[in-house]
Amino acid sequence: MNNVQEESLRDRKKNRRRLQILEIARGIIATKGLRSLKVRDVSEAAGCSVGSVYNEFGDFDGVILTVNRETVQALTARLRGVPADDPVRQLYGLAATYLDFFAEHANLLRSLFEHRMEDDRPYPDDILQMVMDAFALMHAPLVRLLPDADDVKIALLSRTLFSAVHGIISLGLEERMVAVPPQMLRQQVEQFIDAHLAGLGILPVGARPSR
Amino acid sequence: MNNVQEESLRDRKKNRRRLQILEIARGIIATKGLRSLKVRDVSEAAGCSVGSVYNEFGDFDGVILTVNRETVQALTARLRGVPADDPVRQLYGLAATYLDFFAEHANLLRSLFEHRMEDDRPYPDDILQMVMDAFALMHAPLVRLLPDADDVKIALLSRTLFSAVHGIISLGLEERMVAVPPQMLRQQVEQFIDAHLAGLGILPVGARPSR
DNA sequence: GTTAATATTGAACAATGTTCACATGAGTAG
DNA sequence: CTACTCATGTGAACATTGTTCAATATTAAC
Repeated sequence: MNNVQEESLRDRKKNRRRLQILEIARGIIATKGLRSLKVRDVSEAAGCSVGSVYNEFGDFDGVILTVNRETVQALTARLRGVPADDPVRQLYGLAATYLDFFAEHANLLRSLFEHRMEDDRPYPDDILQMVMDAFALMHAPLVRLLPDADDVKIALLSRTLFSAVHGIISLGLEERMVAVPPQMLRQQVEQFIDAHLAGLGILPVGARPSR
Repeated sequence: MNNVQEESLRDRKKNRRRLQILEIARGIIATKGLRSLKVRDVSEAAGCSVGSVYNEFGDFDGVILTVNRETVQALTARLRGVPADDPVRQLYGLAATYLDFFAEHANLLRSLFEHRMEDDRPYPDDILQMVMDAFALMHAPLVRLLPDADDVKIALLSRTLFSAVHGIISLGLEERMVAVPPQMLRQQVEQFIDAHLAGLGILPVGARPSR
């Protein structure tokens, strides 16, 4: 089984189309929301038939889920780019980066968190796992800040703290509700983390002795 | 204009049907999720035609929004039932009650927070206002705990804190994700509030001097 | 170039939201 | 009680949108 062969013409066309469909679907979700995503709109914009979309993604949920998968991947990449020099600053940075990413891609994030499968089909495990992994990115800095704590507890704390930040941001950016001004939201998130770290017995970054 | 007249037969039938439709829709959402709600299922279960549903609610979103409105009303009633004797206990109670209510009516809460309107029609203001009012229920106890703080800041803090609790609970109960065991979730929420109150300079309930 | 394998098409189908001309039945006047 | 009026209910027809699949076109293999 020699799979090292160069990409065939077919594969190249297939790949290009696949990327094109995803790009178009992502654009529609991002600008007009998940509920405005229609198969025919996508296929027409991609210059192919509806059947091709189904050949490539199985069903329409497949398109949405692939977009969602890429959203959480992009989010994770951004979060991984947060400097890990100082653990407290890293926690602030993770929250601020999540806020920025959410503000830039609100509808994509909503698609990730709000999309439900038809009937009782399960949501793909790999996406769920990636979301959990992203939310676990607070684990490392928390371990450094609470060296004596149980690792399992830190894992739970990481998820809880990130979930809390998610709640503040997702409702704060909910334009349906009386939206909090972005700058004020940023400040609210900061104050929130401030208070919570203080409650955990961690000094704020300004007051901590430098290494 | 004498509107004090007794209810006509017509009105009684209309009201009964309206309630019946809502009850059926709520049941479907609660048990099978918003995405499984279909006009024909509702009208057949209610023993009427699809047209009647439209006469009564304008469009199908009208049914969903009415169910959502009643959900937030029920939630608010439950939250208002939390004893206001001790402000710290009240905060714990609000969070615990929210957790219980969410666990009991997960799909109804998801319908409330995740439903999006078609096109760009706005979400009804009164529902948004009721949600905000519910989230403002932490305001009173926080005022008692932080008597020197600015009232506007407390209002923001109330929303932020409740949003954080909402995030922890809604993701914690997300059966799509690796669900946190309910009992552990309860504990997590408590510890979260503990830490946060401590960070705000408020002593936990056990350590506070009783009046 | 011929053939086999594969991908693409788009018309037809299925599921579901929405409308509306007509039928029904409750109120009302005589 | 009957006849008339009009709000209300009806459900077939329509509109939109997801899905399928037999026919067609394209690529790969020889």
